[in-house]
Amino acid sequence: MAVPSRGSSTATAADVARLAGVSPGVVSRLLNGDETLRVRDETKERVRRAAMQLDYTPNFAARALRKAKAGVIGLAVHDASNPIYSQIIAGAQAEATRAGYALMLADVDALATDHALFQRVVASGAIDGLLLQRAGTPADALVAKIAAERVPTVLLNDRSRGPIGSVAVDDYAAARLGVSHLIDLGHRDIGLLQVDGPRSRTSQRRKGWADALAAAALPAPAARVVGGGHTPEAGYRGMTALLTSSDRPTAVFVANSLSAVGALSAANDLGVGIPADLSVVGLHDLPLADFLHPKLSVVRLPLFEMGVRAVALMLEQLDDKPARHESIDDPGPVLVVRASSAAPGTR
Amino acid sequence: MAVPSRGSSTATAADVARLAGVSPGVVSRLLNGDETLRVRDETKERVRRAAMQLDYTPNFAARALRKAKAGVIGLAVHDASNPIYSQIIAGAQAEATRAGYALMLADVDALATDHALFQRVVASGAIDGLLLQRAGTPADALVAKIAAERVPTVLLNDRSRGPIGSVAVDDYAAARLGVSHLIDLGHRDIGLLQVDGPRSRTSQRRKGWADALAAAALPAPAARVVGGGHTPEAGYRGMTALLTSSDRPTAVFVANSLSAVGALSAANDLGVGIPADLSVVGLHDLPLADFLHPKLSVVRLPLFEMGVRAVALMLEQLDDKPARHESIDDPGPVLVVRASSAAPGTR
DNA sequence: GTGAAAGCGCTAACAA
DNA sequence: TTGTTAGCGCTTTCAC
Repeated sequence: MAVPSRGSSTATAADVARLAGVSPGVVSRLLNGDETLRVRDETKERVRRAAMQLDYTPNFAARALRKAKAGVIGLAVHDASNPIYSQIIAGAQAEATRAGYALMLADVDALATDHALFQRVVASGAIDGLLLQRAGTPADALVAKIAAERVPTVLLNDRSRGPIGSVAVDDYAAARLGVSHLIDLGHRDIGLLQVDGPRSRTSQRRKGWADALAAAALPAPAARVVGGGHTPEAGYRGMTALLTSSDRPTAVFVANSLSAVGALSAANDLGVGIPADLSVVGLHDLPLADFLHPKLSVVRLPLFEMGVRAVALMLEQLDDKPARHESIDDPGPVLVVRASSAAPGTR
Repeated sequence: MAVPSRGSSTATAADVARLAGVSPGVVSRLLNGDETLRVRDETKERVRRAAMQLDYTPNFAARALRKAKAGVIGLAVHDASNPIYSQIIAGAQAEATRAGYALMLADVDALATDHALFQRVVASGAIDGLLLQRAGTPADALVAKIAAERVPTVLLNDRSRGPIGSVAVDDYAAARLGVSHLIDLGHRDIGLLQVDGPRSRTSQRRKGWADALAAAALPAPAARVVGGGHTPEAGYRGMTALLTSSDRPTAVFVANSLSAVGALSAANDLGVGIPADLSVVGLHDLPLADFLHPKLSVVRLPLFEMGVRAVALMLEQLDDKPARHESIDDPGPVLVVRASSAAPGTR
């Protein structure tokens, strides 16, 4: 059982040149589509055929060295298994591929902890730019800062307006849409289960909640806001706290997809009927939302598109354009009504 | 608002050499820990300090060119957002980082479709080896074949025994464990919701199911096996089919995590009480399993570890050792009993 | 103990 | 219209 004969001595540009009877320079310029190159069609054809015949592929390292560009974009996340991140990653992947770039995966925490790793990945020229999904830890604030000193950097899902580029979705509009839906259903007492900590995303979402309420001349008491984190566990705890208090709201907007799953679970465990006793709307759609019990109503935000736009922003910066901040609102937030939201008291 | 001064003219080995008053060769050998190098401690120290002072990091491309090795392992998956794959990816990521390699992400379908992309990623020397998570499509059989001709390749979660290296978990033992658990609970009529198609994983799981039944002198009728795919949708359909047939089993082993979620959902929608009317055990643990309704009992397999071992196998091959097939059974399958499995008829 | 030089494969500038 | 050359930054062999 022979191992496939690898090392079939990859052909170089010089080989192609030799076979075609031209010089390496011509091969390079031709295959890279140099417009200023004037060659006979006949020669052109000869070179193309030679390249084809030898199955020529330019050597990655040589080209990267020469052009001082790797053609690789780094993508650093905390938790690649978070389904929300996954959608962003998929978008980034698609756009990077389209633009001829490859995507290199890195773990933010490892990057922050391991200096040698950081150097190898960020400072060695292995990547031309870095896409960074921060989670709000001190570690990634540091990584962002240091990385931006070395390579173009774009912050994912982040509305900070510093010198580092960023791309965000419209959290405010999303929260407002979700809460308005609940109001339209007839709810008057609507809680907010929010991610804790002083993040701009959090405050946007809270503002959306409050403004939707205000627009309907409803109060938005601070007591109706509880911490729900960004994990199912935290959502479970937050919802439990909310539901075991003496008076409970008739509906809750959960400002995070994973914690919405936990929230649902808590309500189930406490015997609180959804949507009969409590309506729940989550932020961000989940692949599994349609298979939860009950099926979770959500506000969907263009996460894939955000990955795409992040890479687009990166390409701009790689083209020496200045860093920008982009808020994606073309595909705006869309309400996906499933079974977890209904008029108060519906069977 | 000044843009961080990038292009701080990264230092080269020559710069370090100049500052330390030695030649570039010494810098290289010293920093790479060449044992055969004999230098005065004093010189050694001088070079180290110079490197530190200039914040020297070896240029990635130059090194890759010279050594004909990129220090990068490619990872091709169909769907990075599948939580099962995510765990494997996390393991691969961790081990690759540990070994000083970076991970490059690719989409199998894009690789199969776009020849130029394939060349750029696999044939250009951008990656030293490829980890491939196949899904059983014709596309990825092709990718595996062509890729293996160019770079060391390891198949993830695959028990094929051809010339290409592979790593697998013990699907047989897992299925057997899950079904035995159900038997221990008192079930006598246990269905199998399996991934369709002629995959070795599928047949292993089916065999585990059948053998567990046989060991308890129970029949394993083919009519009790239904297709459940590997998506929540497919699981939903499969479970619906199973439950709407005239006589239904009292328990089901679902041989895929995502389809188990759909299966649960179908049972809920049909008003079939779990575990009262039906016990369900899934294969592979999910981050969300503990928050489903009811909480899903599963057999957990060492997925993270599989990612780790896949990279380890790759490292062997990169070290010119022959390709191997590894079945991970050190952390064996473990039963995680939650709320979806109980004795038949329990409240 | 350390320096010098060659060369990995490519591209860009300059010759011819 | 095409060839030649220089050099990207590194490692490695050989010379001193």
